[in-house]
Amino acid sequence: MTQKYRKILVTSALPYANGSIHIGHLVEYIQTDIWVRFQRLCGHSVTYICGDDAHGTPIMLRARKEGLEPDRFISRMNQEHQQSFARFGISFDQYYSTHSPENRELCELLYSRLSAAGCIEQREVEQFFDPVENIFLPDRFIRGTCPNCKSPEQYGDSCEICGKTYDPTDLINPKSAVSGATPERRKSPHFFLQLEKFRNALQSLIGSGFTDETVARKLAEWFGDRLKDWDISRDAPFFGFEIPGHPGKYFYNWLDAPIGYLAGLAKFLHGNAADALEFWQDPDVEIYHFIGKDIVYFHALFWPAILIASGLHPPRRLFVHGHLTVNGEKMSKSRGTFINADQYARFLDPQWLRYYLATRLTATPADLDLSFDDFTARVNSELVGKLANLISRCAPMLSRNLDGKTGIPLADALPLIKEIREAQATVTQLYEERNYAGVTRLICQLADKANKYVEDQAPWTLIKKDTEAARGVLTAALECGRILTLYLKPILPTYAEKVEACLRLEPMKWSDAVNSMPSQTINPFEHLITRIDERRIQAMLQDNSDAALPPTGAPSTDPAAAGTAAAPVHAAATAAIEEPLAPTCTIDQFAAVDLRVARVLEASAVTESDKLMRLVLDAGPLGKRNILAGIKKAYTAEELTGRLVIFCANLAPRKMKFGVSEGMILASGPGGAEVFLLAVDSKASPGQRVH
RNA sequence: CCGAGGGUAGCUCAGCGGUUAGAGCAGGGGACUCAUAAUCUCCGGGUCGUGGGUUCAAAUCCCACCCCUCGGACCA
Repeated sequence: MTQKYRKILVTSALPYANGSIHIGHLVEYIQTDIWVRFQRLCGHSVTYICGDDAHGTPIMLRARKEGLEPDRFISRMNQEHQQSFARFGISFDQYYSTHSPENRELCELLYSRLSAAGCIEQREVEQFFDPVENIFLPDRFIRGTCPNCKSPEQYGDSCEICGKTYDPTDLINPKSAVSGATPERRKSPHFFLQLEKFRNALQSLIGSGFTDETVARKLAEWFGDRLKDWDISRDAPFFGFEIPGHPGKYFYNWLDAPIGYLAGLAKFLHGNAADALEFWQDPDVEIYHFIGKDIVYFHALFWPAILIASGLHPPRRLFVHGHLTVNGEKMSKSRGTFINADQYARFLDPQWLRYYLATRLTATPADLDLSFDDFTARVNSELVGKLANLISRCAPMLSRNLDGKTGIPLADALPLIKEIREAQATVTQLYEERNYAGVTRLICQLADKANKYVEDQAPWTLIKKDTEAARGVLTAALECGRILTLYLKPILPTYAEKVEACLRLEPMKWSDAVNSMPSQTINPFEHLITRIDERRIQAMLQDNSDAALPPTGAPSTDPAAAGTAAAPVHAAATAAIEEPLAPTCTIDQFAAVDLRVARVLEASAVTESDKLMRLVLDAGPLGKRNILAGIKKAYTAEELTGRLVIFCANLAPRKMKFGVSEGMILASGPGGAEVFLLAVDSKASPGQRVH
């Protein structure tokens, strides 16, 4: 288990400060965070840097629309982003911004090195210019008629109708999407990075495991032709950094964005450009960028070229992930599957998403699907049913009957415990390779075995004959649960904390897998994690409000706080959940349900159950009916006896643990103590049908 | 049009040259009652996209075709 101490620098891509964080973004941050937490748990030094990509025309325009100065706008957005990330437990060491003095210094420094290296070329470019707004227009801000199929209102780069691509200057009757004015053509000098000069360096970089093979194959396509020069400048007015010595010229934000990784590092080091570069150049530091497959081009070509030209080394590896789809399709606002991070957190536990995404994440850049049915099934059956259940079935038994004292695992459990411990090598490798799907699969298999062990030993029976043997079984089971929780800790830090609290453990480290749990008195058991109620998902999907979240603590750049700041904001939403309207039914379908009035003749609580009441109903001509109803927490036997109720009389009888139930009483409410029986006016008589 | 990835049980996927193709979930039967109705057990369920080929042996390798996803082809 002795492994070399590693120094690792990790980044996630900088989200654009133009909008909120959505669950598509979260794939990357959760993927990165799991890896980062895993490495930290192993005792390695990890620096996790991120921040907002805060420059560019879209941001300038968006700020203008909101009547704010760009600085104000992006600082507000930065706060919002940090809060969203904190809710999902993303443990950045530094969350910063490309609009920062450190980044300006670094951009100017690297640009001067690029210039000195002779790989910047200046030449004239003709572009559309909006004479009303006084800005040069990016292609996507120009609309016009397609020169090919004549469809109106097409973007400046390609036609959505016929698929033809063209230059914005080819558009018939072009208009500015910003002001509606007819744009003029204007020429202005631009600066280009001559990428072709780095062909050999880039090819050898990519040929040496910079990305995984599928990405490398894709990249190989780019080398087929001459690598095109990259326009790194933009004309004023532009929200960004002015290029020194060239008034009215700004760095394109895709130049300063990756440099923003270095700026975040500088900020983290409480230093300047030189400190960041020194850290970056430390040959012992492993540098990894987690990115989406959409920005491979920038990170595999431009960014390494910038670094190499500046006399810096490229990062060690790029970890590329796919995009998120929801229920098999691209996220879409019209389909209601475009889900913001805060919207999710208002209704659902962030841990569920962390777990579910983990079960679907591998090292490949394949897209992954969030299917809500699968999401519910896996969280409920795996996370709650297997993993949490292993502890929740043992800890309370130990507390109730054996003074909560753990002992020594029973000898027959040792092979199982050994097997779980030995799995750590595989778990480690799977995490390292970012195969979290493999991690969760393996953990579930082990949890199955541990549950089977408990089942086979039946400590609830054993405890009557041999308390110490029962203690040994429960200790063994808890030990299994404890190690499995450790294995899950990078994915579920909050859950792991709860287990640690329950078992009275110090925060576990990766090396604690092999150390036995101390013999001691555990704390009273507390609920570890809630199962998913599908109604919450429905409620979330129907929530279109952009309502602000109640404050859950100040956004924090303190990594220790980041993990705990994710308060369970969804809890308050429970009471307000609305059930979605069921699909329209026909009159015949409605008539198929035979509802009858009945009088409760007898009522008695089922002692072995915490929910069920046994009722005998007088349904008039239909005779007596035995019904088991889940209303024990809401009504007493006395309240029920003699009252009239409505029940479904033609429901198929259902065999339940405590007998057959011959119908269902009608009531409203979410359940538990909040069940409200339908009342009937007193003149109604048992057996009457409800129409 | 080019490229990449995928098509294996109802669903999500593992297996990627070698015993009768697996898991979880869902469905059905049984057991148990410690647990957040959870757990354990048994059962049903697959011409491994289609057609060829290589091989003693193919879900696994090769070729062709079909279908899905993503990317590129213009800008970056």
